[in-house]
Amino acid sequence: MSSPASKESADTKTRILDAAWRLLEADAGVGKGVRVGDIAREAGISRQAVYLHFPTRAELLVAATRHVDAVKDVDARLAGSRAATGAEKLDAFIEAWGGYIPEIYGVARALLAMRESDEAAAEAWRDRMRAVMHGCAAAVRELEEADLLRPDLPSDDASDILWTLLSVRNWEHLRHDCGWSQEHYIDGMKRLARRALLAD
Amino acid sequence: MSSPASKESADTKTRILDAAWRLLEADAGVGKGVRVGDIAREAGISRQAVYLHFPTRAELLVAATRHVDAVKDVDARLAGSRAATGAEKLDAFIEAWGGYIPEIYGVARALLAMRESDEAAAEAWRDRMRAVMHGCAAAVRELEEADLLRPDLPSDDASDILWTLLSVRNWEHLRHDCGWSQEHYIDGMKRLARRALLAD
DNA sequence: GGCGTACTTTACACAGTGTCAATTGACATG
DNA sequence: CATGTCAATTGACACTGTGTAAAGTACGCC
Repeated sequence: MSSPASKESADTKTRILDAAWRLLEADAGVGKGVRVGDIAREAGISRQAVYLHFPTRAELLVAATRHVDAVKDVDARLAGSRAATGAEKLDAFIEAWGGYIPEIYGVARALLAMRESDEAAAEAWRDRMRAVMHGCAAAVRELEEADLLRPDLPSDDASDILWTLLSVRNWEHLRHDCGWSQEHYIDGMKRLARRALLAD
Repeated sequence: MSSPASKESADTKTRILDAAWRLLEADAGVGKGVRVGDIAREAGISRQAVYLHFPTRAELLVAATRHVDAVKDVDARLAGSRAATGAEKLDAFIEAWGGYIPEIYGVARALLAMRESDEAAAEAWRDRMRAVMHGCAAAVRELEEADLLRPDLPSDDASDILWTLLSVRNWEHLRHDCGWSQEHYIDGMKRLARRALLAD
């Protein structure tokens, strides 16, 4: 905002985040690991300069995640499913979130890996997932109010199940290990969720 | 086999694997990471001695996984579900595998993490998962032959879905992030799988 | 001119993995 | 008893990657 020209070189901080994003995205398949030095080189600055902007690698990755979320605007996209009602809301939510996963997969993967060892990364991930959880809970509440939810399924369990089904890990597994296409994933997940949650 | 007394100290190799197992199990919640030196100390030998038996940390962990599998005898337990037929087979399989996950979780978690960077670990995991995949496919085939499978669900998709539902990551998510008990997990998973796969 | 800010270069501490070489102790076999 | 061998030990070291620290450079601005 306060920066003067921003003709070609954006804020250095932003350049670093974009560089990290690019590398993480490219690395998504190859688990070779993105180093701080790699990010610096990609951003066209020295490794040390990175540390002028981010205290640790973990915090850089967390910031990169937030950056991607901001640019891609998850919230707006998830909010898009708000309008729908009843079973359509479930479909809309799955479409919104399921369509979003591939766009953040690179960064998400890095955060997921980092989470094992770094508490800040773990918290950032939990925070990010909380948003999805709320979306799931909202969709389930909608079903419940429309009396569409299976009567023998407590709504807490229903939210948990939906949340689980829609995990990034499940997307990864179906897309990569089972060889499903993105369309197949969305379609299969919609059917699966309906079967899992809706009364007959 | 050829060792003489084996009075109190087993084969050093085995002692190392047991030590790794113990530490991995203990670490399962705390993602602090188990180092080669830790394993050596736990086994009561020097760090270098570990390298006399295993070329790298990754191969040690892979061997530890196989060791646990051998001791706990997964195959026998999964085979236990072979006897059942129809929908009971599905339940039996979920009970067998779902009950097995907590016993191997520590080691599995380490392998899962290692997989990101080490190809040997990745392959070991794929190999391990292939067994589960076959179990899923067998259960689905059983359902298909008993005409219990949903008619609109291709059996390949059915196997993939069951395989996905029963992933270690989903167990982890439901147990840890959603706070489900092991019983709740088994029970919920059985219902979920039936809803997902069986015709009405 | 003088000042501050952003960045650079170089150097280094630290942790963890993996390698190497010299040494010890036990034990078997001539 | 001497010898060889095997398992393990000790200590040193190379390498990689993270993070810290310090001194120097370039640029805009008052």
